[in-house]
Amino acid sequence: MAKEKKSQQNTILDIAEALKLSPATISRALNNHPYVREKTKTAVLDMAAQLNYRRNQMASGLRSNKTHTIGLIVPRISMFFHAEVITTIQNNLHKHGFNLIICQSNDSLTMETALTEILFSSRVDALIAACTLFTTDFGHFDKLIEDGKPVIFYDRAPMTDHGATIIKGDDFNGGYLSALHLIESGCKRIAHISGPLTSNLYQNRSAGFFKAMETNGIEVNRDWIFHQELTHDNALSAIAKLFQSGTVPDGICTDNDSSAIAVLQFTKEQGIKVPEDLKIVGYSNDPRTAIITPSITTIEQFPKLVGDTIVRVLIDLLRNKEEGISVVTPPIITPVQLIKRMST
Amino acid sequence: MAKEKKSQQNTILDIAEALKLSPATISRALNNHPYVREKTKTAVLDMAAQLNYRRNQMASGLRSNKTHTIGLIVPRISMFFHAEVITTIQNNLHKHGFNLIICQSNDSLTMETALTEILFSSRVDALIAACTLFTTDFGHFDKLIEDGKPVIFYDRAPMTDHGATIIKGDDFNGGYLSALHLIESGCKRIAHISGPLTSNLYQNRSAGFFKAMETNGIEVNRDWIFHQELTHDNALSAIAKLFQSGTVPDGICTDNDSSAIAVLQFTKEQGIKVPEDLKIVGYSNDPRTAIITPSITTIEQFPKLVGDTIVRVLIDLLRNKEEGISVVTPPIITPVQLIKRMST
DNA sequence: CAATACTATGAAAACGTTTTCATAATAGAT
DNA sequence: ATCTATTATGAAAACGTTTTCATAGTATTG
Repeated sequence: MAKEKKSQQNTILDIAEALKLSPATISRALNNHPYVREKTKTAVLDMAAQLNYRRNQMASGLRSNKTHTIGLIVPRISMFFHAEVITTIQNNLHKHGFNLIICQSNDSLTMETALTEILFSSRVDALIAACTLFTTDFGHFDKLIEDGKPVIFYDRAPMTDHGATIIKGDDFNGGYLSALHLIESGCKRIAHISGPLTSNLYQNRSAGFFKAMETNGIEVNRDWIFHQELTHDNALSAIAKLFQSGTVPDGICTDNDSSAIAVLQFTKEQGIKVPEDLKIVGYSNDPRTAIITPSITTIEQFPKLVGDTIVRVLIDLLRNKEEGISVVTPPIITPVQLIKRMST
Repeated sequence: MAKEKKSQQNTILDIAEALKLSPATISRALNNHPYVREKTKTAVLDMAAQLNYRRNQMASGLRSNKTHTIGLIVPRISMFFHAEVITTIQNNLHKHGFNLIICQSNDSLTMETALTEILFSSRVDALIAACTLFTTDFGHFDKLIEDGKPVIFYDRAPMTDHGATIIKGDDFNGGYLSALHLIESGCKRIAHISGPLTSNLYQNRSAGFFKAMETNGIEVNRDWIFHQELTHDNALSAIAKLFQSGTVPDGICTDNDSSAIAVLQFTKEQGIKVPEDLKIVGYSNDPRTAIITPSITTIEQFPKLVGDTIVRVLIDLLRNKEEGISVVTPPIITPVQLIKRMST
């Protein structure tokens, strides 16, 4: 009479039984442990394949305290830059045998804190995060770090790593390049629609902007510098304000593409000619900037490169951790590039 | 001499010890088991909070065979429709205490199969999938279904549920509405750029298109019906072909917005006036259709509604499963709506 | 008041791995 | 040949829960 199997899934014990070996040896063989004969190893691997064995992640994780799962928190997956980064991260991690739990904070600090908590209690092996624009206190990530889990911040990162690795774009250069481009295109009266200064993203872009202005002896009109959440509506009200005074700008840097698009729409409604009367530069190379008329000059951030870098660093960190080495990786700055289009 | 604690994390045993109760009772209290006194329950909950207890998902999952994790497979998270659906799903699931593992198939059947396998072996409690356009055999999902895990297909779904629940947009109506709109706008020579007929998405949209044409006595020119992957380049070559023959169309339905945008770009290059010479309808209400000039008439698919529906159904399925009821939910069709813009 | 049903709890097994410890087998050194 | 070091394996404990089974206490019924 055949044995009644309750579960469909074959376990390590089934392999052990089939090969007349102990479960310990099977486990070792599957994990490529050095102290197991090549012959046994292949036998185990073959049998595992034959029995269609799949490791039970939960049992494995419970014992070894590893989940093979990485947590990711982004403000919004629908943002083009993040969507590209996520895709790259996922594809790469997949190759290394890791799962990815993707979470969205919707740019809410409360949500971000809650998600961090959830991911922590889900025992992710590491956390990758692009923070909220309003995250100035990074205390909610400490738990992970204290627990020895690698934490990588990208795009929106704290000023100082407190045990985390930082990978961010060259925002200073981005701000510099876009202002410089306007200056070189002959603009004299340049405005800047930037994001909240709570984020060093915009601190750096602003610094780059100022640097370009200063170096080229262009005066900065303080009323033309906006620091506000970079929404479509905010950009509209900013541009409206800019154009209701006597002297109007002839060039405008925006720190995201949605704002650039809003500005462009305003000019269409008001009959302002772009690029003749006003030149516009965006930020991020959102696909919309390429298809709008006129197409918008913007800053490319190379999301694929960012994603690749993140995974490379992460795998290194995990490997180092495995071997007891705990090196704090210095911040990595990824390049940016100006994409010239019809708006300038 | 104080006891040395190895792990930072408090477990159920710590609560048990603190309250002089057994771990069993703690577990029951935490899971809101009926056979535990209200007094004990609150005492446990209080102590849990005080000790900052977090359930170990892996231990819990190992024993109960539940992960509180849902798998999601989409072709591409960067597609606007999917990004919106995902966001909604995630926010809703989060409220119900579920994690979400988001995976991208990149519209590759091989990838989709691999991901399904991974999610299965990660023991997700359920799977939500928007399939590849080329998924005609849904066998790789059978494992999950046989294992009793709820499977929900949305957007791109098989014709017949084999134990899975289907939630999809009203594609027939979408195709019908867009063709009807062109007809009512006076178009006589209408082309259709549709997707591969391996997906019933496009079968249905085409059927709707034909219905509208037939009902209104407009003849269909078979050379003007394209079934191909809906990429930018494919759309360009299709429109080029349409405009190199003697009689040219005066209206064109496209089954996604990228194609509509490609068509619009072609018309700009060729000096064809939209909407005067050619009217264009897209599909999905991608944000780009609203900002391009002229803005493109398209079909709204209500991604938020789709996401809400998915989660509602999923929670129902899981609850039913809990109670041993196994009802197969009939397919759900979500509405679509024509958004009129400047291209028609 | 006895018999029964229900409520509330504890002891211990179970989930499927990994890992520690012990030990057998083999190889290398004397 | 004997001793030591290395390689290869097994037995059993451990991870932190949930769940089954047993049982004590309490309420309900006849």
